[in-house]
Amino acid sequence: MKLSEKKILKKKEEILLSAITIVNRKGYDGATMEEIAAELLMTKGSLYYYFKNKGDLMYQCHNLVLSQATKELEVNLNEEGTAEEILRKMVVTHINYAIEEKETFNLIIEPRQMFNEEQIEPVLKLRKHYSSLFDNVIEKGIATGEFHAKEPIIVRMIVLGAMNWIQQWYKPTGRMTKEELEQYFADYIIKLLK
Amino acid sequence: MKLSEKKILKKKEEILLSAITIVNRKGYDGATMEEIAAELLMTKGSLYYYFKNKGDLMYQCHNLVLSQATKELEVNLNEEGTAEEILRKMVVTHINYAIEEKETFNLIIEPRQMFNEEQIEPVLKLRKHYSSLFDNVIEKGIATGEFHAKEPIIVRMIVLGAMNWIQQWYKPTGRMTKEELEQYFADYIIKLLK
Amino acid sequence: MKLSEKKILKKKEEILLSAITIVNRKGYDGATMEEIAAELLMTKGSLYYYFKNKGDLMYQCHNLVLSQATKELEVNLNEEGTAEEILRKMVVTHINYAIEEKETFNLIIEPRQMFNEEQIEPVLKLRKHYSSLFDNVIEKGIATGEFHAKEPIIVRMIVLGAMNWIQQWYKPTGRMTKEELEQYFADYIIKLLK
Amino acid sequence: MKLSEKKILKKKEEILLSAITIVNRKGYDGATMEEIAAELLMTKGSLYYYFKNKGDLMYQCHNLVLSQATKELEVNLNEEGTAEEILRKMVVTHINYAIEEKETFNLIIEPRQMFNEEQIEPVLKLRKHYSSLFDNVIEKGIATGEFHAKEPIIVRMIVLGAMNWIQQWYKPTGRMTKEELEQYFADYIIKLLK
DNA sequence: AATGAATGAGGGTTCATTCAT
DNA sequence: TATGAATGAACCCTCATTCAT
Repeated sequence: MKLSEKKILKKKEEILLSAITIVNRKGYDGATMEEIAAELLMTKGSLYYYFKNKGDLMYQCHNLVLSQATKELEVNLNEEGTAEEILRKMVVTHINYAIEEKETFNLIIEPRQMFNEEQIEPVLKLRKHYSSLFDNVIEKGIATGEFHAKEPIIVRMIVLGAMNWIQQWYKPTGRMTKEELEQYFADYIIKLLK
Repeated sequence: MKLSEKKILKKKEEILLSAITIVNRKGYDGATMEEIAAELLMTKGSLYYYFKNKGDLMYQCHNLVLSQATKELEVNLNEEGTAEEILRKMVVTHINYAIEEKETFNLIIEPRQMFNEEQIEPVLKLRKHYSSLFDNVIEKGIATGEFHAKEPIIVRMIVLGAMNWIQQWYKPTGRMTKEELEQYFADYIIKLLK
Repeated sequence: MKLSEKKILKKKEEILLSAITIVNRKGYDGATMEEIAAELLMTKGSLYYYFKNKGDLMYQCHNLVLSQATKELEVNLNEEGTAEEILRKMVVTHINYAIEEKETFNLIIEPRQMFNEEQIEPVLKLRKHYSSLFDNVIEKGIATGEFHAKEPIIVRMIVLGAMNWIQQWYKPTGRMTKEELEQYFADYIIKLLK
Repeated sequence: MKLSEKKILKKKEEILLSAITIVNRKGYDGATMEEIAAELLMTKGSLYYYFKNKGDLMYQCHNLVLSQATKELEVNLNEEGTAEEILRKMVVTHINYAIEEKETFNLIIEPRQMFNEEQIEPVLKLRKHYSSLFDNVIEKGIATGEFHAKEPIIVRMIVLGAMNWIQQWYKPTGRMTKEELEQYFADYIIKLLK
């Protein structure tokens, strides 16, 4: 890769990070190209040098966040430990993303509404892969006898839904710390699987 | 109430139902006044005879759906039966709304992003009330010894989150029928509370 | 004239008075048919039974106020007294209208901008007639030797302009009472003519 | 100041001049953004690159004209000569604006009706300053003994009103030339002050 | 690689006007 | 006579997008 290409990639990421910030605050529709550019002391015209259009930028925001979360989850999965220990780590990872990256990590957003035809497939694939990591650990637990589940898929959906929902009501100033919350969630999730 | 007022109320509801359809399909931002009006063979100007502005209309869509769901839940709560029986009914009610009224029932939508200052308070109040109905049944079960929960609030959040999440992946053509799904969900939720 | 016609005329005047109030407060463009009707506990549709359209209503507002002022001025003119005494009375009359009926009496409003082709002629005629009443008294004074003026028309314009301007800065709570103001104005106007 | 800033300022002024033309012809309410843009062979969207909204543009039209007139008046004031000579020049300046810039120079327009809260204060300040320049010359004349006035403020108001009124009836094709008119007006105004 | 400037489509909103009842 | 309801044209404004420089 040439130096100039590297530079472009770096700039792209800068823009993405800025865009993610704005989108987390204002939502996909509420975020404007102008505002995203302003955050970086650029003009909106320049964004089009790096991204084809707004849809593309939004898509890559979602992708970046989701990919990062996926990577962390994969790290969790490959660490030593019982299925329960791994699952607990994954819960912490997911909840952190759900809280810190609100909108861009928001898996509830209807992709067919937000993204165009080319983008839908990769998004769905990524989401499916992300979900499957939870399936992995559940299956592993079942295999080792740690977990029991009549319908593991349903359990995974309950787990994901419950965790995504946190962003709706979590407040840093609330009664519980994030850590306590994660603890409780993990406990209940394990309970579902025992 | 005068006849004319009844008529206007009826028309308002007609519009709301139409708007709810559109919003469920396209989201709050994606829905246009023009499209909503067209669905009713009206012109968008006419909508302003019944609603102050788009924000007002969107707000009332959300309110209507949420109020209806609340009413059904309250009926469930007042019926005879054990806490478990009641909770199972409530789960069915909620899941039905989550699936059928996707966007307008979407409790995840950030109200501070979508609604204006006057609207936020009633929305939050309504949502809080809705959630509290689940608290009621959980507490009732704990009182009768049917349920056990160290942190009932957390359980309620897990329950709500899990159910709201369904709209994300449920497909009528899927492997399970809606009824089976409801059954499984209820089972797992009860398990959390035993 | 039939009774029903009389009734219509009476209602028309009611509407006009209401409209005049609104227009004085909000200006011709700022006044809406809805607001005018609301003041009378009517609906805007009803206004069209009495007036062809908004332009017509606005036109008649202006006409009514101007005609009333004209009548009062004519009364002044026909009273006994020296030209100076008459002119002083007319100044009082005019200033009262300028202050109390702000917008509708506003002779500065460009008629070609506000009124349509049919309306312009009568408006201009009325305004011209109104102005001529001041010419009358000035000429009368010149004839009796009370007044002197090289260009009586110019004087009349100065007089009218000065008086119309009052509405711009007059405040009921100001340093001078309306009566003092009228006194001073009259003094200076007489001075112009001596 | 950077070159780009200069350029933008120049364009802004171009737009303002165009807008002033339209407003003088159609009034503030009658002027549309579309028409203003069309005059410059632009699209209305482009206007929003230079002005926040229509209110802002209208406000700046008024401001520009009033500021220019103020500057000219100040030049008049600082020239050599007796108070009478200065006042005569000022009368000429004012009458020219009143005739040439009709609507935008129209000091009669009720600011509270036309402008928003932020704009009102500067407008009133500017108008007050403009008026005060006439006070200055009157006071100067009184100080030197050239003029006499029991209530100089009233005189100033008569003067301003009389001059603003001109735009109402002046026609280039009339009996008198603009110059004769200015001459007569000045004569009468001086007479008021002697 | 970035920008300034312009565009144009589209959306929300207002409001005078109409018309059946 | 009066109204309720609907219309549609006109307007302001936003914003993603383009393109010459």
